[in-house]
Amino acid sequence: MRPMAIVGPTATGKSALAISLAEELGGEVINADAMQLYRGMDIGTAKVTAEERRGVPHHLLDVLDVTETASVAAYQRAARATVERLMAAERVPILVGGSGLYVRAVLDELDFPGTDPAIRASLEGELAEHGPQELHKRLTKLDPTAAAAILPSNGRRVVRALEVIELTGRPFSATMPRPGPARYDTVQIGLDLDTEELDRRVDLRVTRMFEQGLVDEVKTLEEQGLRIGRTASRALGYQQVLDEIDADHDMAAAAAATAQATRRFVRRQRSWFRRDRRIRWLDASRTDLMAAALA
RNA sequence: GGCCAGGUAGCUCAGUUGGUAUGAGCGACCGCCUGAAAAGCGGUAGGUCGGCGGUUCGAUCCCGCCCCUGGCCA
Repeated sequence: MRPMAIVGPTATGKSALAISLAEELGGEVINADAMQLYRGMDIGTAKVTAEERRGVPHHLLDVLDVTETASVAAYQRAARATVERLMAAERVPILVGGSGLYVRAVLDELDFPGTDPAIRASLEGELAEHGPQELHKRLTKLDPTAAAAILPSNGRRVVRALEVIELTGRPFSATMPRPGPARYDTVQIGLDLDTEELDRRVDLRVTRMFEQGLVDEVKTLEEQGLRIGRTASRALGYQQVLDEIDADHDMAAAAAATAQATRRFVRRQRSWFRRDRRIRWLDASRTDLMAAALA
């Protein structure tokens, strides 16, 4: 039983391909998209509808409340458990999503040192007060290797390094999880498109999202605490609508900003996935996509 | 038509008391990425300083004319 993974930038048709493959292979879909974890974030994350799923079971969709903070480690535990359960049941796990780190966390032997809310909060307080350079200086004393690898301007990573050091009593560079060997014998398919074509699709998709009621979806979620959600409030589209609610209510501007941010996101996704040589890339526009994916 | 303000990087704007623009933020391009990852961070490219003349050794900066934008007045 070999699991499959469908990865690549957003708006290339990963979800649809995964469903077709699941039907063909007797598989089930496991979401690997950080934002589709959230309940109620449907339009803006282009979550597949019940009809589109055509009866194929989907896992790890709608498992978080908008106020909860997503975390790779928690996702890793849940996703691996699902993969293993499916394999035991002779069902092909099909991991689908554009969150590169999430995919990697499931498929490779990656281990994350723990976390501690109190330590984290205290470090973040310092970060807010003194800025990243100060914390980076401390990291240089505690763990020169890690300090050299982390830019002084990257407050987030400096905080995490210091957190791990405090938590484990060991240098971050020593405990830093390295991508190990593959955990499962996974077939990884990457879907991509010509940049111009993809940018057009992104624009179209964003336009549709706003037509389909993204603004109302955001307002509903806002009442459910979207704004205090550390990760959910940052999702593409949601963030931009929230900003416009605070500004001029110019939703055409929010749509334009969303499309632009999504285009940049696509570039980042590519640069993440590109370096994994195990991925077999397919042009998403080819008509024999299914056959090619199965080949 | 008159008066005022303004025309500097793709966008919004700093700046240069005349001596090759340390320009900034955003965007674009490229990349990094290990418990927020649709997040976070970095690098690079990009300007005949609205146009034409004049003054000057030298003008984006001074002078003249013209064009464009915004505002006020008629």
